[in-house]
Amino acid sequence: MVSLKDIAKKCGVSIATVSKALNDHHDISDATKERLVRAAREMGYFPNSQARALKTNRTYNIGVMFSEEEGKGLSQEFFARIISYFKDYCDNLGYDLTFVSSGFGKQKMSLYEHCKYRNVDGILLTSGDFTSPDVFEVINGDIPVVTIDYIFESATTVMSSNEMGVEKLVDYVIKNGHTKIAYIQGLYTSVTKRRLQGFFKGCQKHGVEINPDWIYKADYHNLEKAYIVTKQIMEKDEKPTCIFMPDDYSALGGMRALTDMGYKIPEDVSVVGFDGISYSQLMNPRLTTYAQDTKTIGRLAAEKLINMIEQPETSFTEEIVVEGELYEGETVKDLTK
Amino acid sequence: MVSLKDIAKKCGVSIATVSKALNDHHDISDATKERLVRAAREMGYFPNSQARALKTNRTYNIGVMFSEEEGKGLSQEFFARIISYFKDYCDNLGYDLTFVSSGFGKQKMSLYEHCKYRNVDGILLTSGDFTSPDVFEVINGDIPVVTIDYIFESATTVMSSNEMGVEKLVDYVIKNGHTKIAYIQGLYTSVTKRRLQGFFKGCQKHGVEINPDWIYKADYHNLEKAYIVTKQIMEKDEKPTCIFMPDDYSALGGMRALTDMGYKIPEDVSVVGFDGISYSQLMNPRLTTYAQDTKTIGRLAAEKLINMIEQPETSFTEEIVVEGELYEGETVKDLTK
DNA sequence: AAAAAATGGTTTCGCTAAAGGATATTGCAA
DNA sequence: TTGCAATATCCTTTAGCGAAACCATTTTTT
Repeated sequence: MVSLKDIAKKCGVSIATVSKALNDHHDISDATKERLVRAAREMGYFPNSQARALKTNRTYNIGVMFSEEEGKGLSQEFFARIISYFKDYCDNLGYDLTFVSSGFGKQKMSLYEHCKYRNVDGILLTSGDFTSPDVFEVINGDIPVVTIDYIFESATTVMSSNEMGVEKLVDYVIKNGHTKIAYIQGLYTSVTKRRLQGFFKGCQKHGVEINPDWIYKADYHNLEKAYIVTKQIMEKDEKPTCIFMPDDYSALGGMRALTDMGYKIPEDVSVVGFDGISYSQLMNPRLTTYAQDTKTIGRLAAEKLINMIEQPETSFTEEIVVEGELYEGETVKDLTK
Repeated sequence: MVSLKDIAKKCGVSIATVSKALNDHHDISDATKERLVRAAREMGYFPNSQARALKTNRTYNIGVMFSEEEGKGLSQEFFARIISYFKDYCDNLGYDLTFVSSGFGKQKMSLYEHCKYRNVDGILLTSGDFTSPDVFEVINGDIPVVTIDYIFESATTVMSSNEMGVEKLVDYVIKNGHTKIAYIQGLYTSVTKRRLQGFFKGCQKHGVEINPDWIYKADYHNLEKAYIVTKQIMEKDEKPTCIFMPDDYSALGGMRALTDMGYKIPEDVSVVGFDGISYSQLMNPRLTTYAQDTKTIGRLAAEKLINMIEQPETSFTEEIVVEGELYEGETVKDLTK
């Protein structure tokens, strides 16, 4: 591997001069700069990121955490997309992405220890168990953190307009004549809370009564759970005409339950999801859902995190809300006709 | 950040001694070792991976490349799963995963330059354009490489038993009485070729005639393309009773085309996919397909790559074939009844 | 002659490999 | 048993890895 030293020797200048030339310092003549830059290129020089990091204490590396549970995390389209867009932005600015996790290596480092070991400049927390002590340690550490879809006092969060999203879905559903609406929520988090608020707000706005018996708890991205809960709902005496699912993936479970019970969608029961994963628009019938803008979420998360890294003094923790879009599918029946 | 120096000072020994104690060298007394290890823990010491890498020329970092095209790469369940399992294995051995890509940073490094810059110990090539010069450069470089689902002379490949997989599907379909079978293949690669061989072999085995007009070219993971090609197939005079899709995702496009044309699946036309993504078993009807064993593929890729890194002398390039499993869904009609 | 511009020398980041040195332990012939 | 070399044990010193910051020096410009 060719180093600054080699270039210096070949060109008869000092190492310091080469370093300056390649890093575009001002106190170097244009002539030498050009000569050295050319030599570097010809010799196939590439900086050694480790050496640079050691000296500057900046790795240009961002740690990304996502859930390691099977079927969650990366293989969940929503997060995969966000990370993908996040990466695009980082790529351009020369930041690399490294997966960080709990229990890393033979020493079984904690998440934070792992980050410290790799000296990441910043951390993105996507899916995963945000209530774990490991995450807590990271949040309280001194590395800039951005979270997706989970609110902490001391970290910046990027999330969809959950409240408004659900409200829009409620608007749509009520406009289609539904008044008996069941709501299945994901595990209780700040996000779930907001969505539920959106649900209440939407219903109240239109004077639709909310039946507390029809607010159910399930889980995110959990087919089986949605299946079971949906069955429970439809086994009661008074049945809703429309069911809100925690997310699109769960919706599949819920819909399967309905079909298994002999209900036709949307003729007998209407269904709405949340997320806008690609399959929701490919299935038959197409799912009515609120599509989260993963591209913007990913981009803003990267923008914000890099800003926190590069201009710590001008940045502050905040909640960034990204608007999504209502996808009008075929799973909500128009009862007004 | 506490360093070896700090520990050395506090404990009144040399830096080298601390290093040895923490790295379990033999020429250190048990007493001092224990004392130093404890001190390190108490002081919250963590090694600086950059400094270590600089000295040892080993980063314990593996570069992962996947396609950056929208909708491909990470957000494709098949690859996301493989990477996820690959990561699990690496985690345990203390290897980190860093995404590498072409056009990285302000200098727009090539893929190989990017890897060199980060000094990755090894590279995993998953999806992506394997025919690009950038990949070629990596393949010809001096960093160990493992590819998924693409064969190079000079790299180890881990892939499904494509030939046998398709053959099994053919067996199944023919057993169900089909003889007029159309086959849509993905873009031409060594993998496509093997699958096609499996198709031929399967048909010949059962004495089923292959109609060359029914071998179509499309693309992997491309709904629109599958949609169009499926329509073309069904617009001909002589129509097949069963269609092989390039992959499960494409199958969705193909099936949508069939439904749009008024065909019922499987009553009018049978369909089989390839991959075994989760949706394939959630959709209605469930897709008959060949499920690739992503867990084993990911694990073997990691095992092999790390072996190439740690024991370069005992490792050689090879093709590792992983068996999958036929999922009997509901998209193939039994014509024998 | 003073100021500005260009270049160089040296140290440092944190770590480890290799060689070197001090002390204790053993081997073994006298 | 004694004496002294051989050996083992444990630790220190030295020497970088590659890049960049800092300060010093030389050269050029005004």
